[in-house]
Amino acid sequence: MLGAMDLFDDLQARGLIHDSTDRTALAERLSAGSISVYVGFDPTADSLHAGNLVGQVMLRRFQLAGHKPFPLAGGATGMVGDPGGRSDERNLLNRETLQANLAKIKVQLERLLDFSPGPQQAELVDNATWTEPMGVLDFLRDVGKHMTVNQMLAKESVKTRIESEHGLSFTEFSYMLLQANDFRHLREHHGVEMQMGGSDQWGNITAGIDQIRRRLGVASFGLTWPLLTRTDGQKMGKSVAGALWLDPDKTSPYQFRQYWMQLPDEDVERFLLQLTLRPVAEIAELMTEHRGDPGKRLAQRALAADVTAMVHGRAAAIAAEQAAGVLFGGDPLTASIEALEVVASEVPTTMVERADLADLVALLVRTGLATSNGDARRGIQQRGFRVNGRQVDPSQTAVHTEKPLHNRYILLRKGRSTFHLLEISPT
RNA sequence: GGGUCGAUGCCCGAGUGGCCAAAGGGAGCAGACUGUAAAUCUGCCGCGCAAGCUUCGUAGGUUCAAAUCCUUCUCGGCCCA
Repeated sequence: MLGAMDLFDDLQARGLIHDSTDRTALAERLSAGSISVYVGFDPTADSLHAGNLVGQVMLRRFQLAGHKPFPLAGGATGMVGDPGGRSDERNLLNRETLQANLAKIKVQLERLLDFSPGPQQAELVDNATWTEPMGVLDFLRDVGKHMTVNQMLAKESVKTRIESEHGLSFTEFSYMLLQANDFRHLREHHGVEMQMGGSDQWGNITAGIDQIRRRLGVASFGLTWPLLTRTDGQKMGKSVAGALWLDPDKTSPYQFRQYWMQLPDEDVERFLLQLTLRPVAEIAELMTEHRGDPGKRLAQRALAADVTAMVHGRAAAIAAEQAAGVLFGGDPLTASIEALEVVASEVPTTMVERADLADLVALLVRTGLATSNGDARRGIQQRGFRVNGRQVDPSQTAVHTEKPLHNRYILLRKGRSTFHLLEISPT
């Protein structure tokens, strides 16, 4: 466990500090004793995604170092939409959707942190609780009065949007004020001295610091981490299928784990540092070992194991690993029934009748492995499919030449890493 | 409101009466090589087993034949008011 003294250095070593208010002052404050710190998460979707993970882990790091984390759910800010990081106006979510999103996200925010009673107990807050009751005039007089438009216009996120063809609505323009007010509220009523966020949040954070200084006459701290990027240009946490969600119903633990497993070598060290709680020295050792034999993917394995366990729990992480072991390991023909059952729970599975096995093309379309009959035929022609681990010969039209595994399962594979399991109904 | 230019497949973009299911690039998919990575090379990339069918903003029209010509409408850029 990390002592308070080392936290700042540790963050620095992990490359987690992009911007911060006066570093020496911050480092001193952190070592002086426990501090309360918050990170906000807006309910823009019905689940958090991999991009939100750094923030959650950051709070955890602070908690482990003896500080008190405040995950904040943006029940109010989610109503408005942050103009940062996008070129066009956001569509407003209706209240029902927002409430549903909020409920799900709150559950996810509770996963990584320790909420058991104690001085470092995490506290989940929702900015709707203090923003909703505030009247327009209160808002204008109390919050708006302490911020000049000049200052707001100077913020990067506002500037880019004003220059864009879509413009910027007053609603989104006001977002910064709401966030600034959040910080002030938390400072005033919960003693939260520090706010953190991705580097795109810097403007909003400093707006809060200003707000606090003007209204409460005290200083506070801000810290941003660099946005996680992938060297291959792909958006972090976006797979081909879409976002990498933390909700197991939207992205299964198996798929989740696969994302990290398949990361390019160039990214894996950075991700280990920024996303896992492994000590820096241990990661350095691991990387040396990894470079000795990169084919073993030791670093990816470690990353995938840690992050999956963090989000989905130890048991789910192990199941996902076992499933991958069957799929990418040896011959599926030798897999045990138990192992196959794990696979069935992790990989998309379709129930079929024995008679369906006569038409391979139809099955490929039905399982989604091919988009059309023609696509399926082309794939077969190009030897892109495997049944139970054996490449499908272009002349083959049926599956039933293969013996079902344990008389029950047929494993379809497209290319390198796309699988689908057929379960033959017992009737 | 007037004028003008434009709208092509997932994206960009060529095509200005037949040789066009439509060049080229990107993305994507597969194969080879590998390490569940990257790079590279190869193939595929509207639907259909095929005959063929449906596509080039929309709706009509001219023609043996239209993405290409004419008209309507919708949307977008630019210029003028």
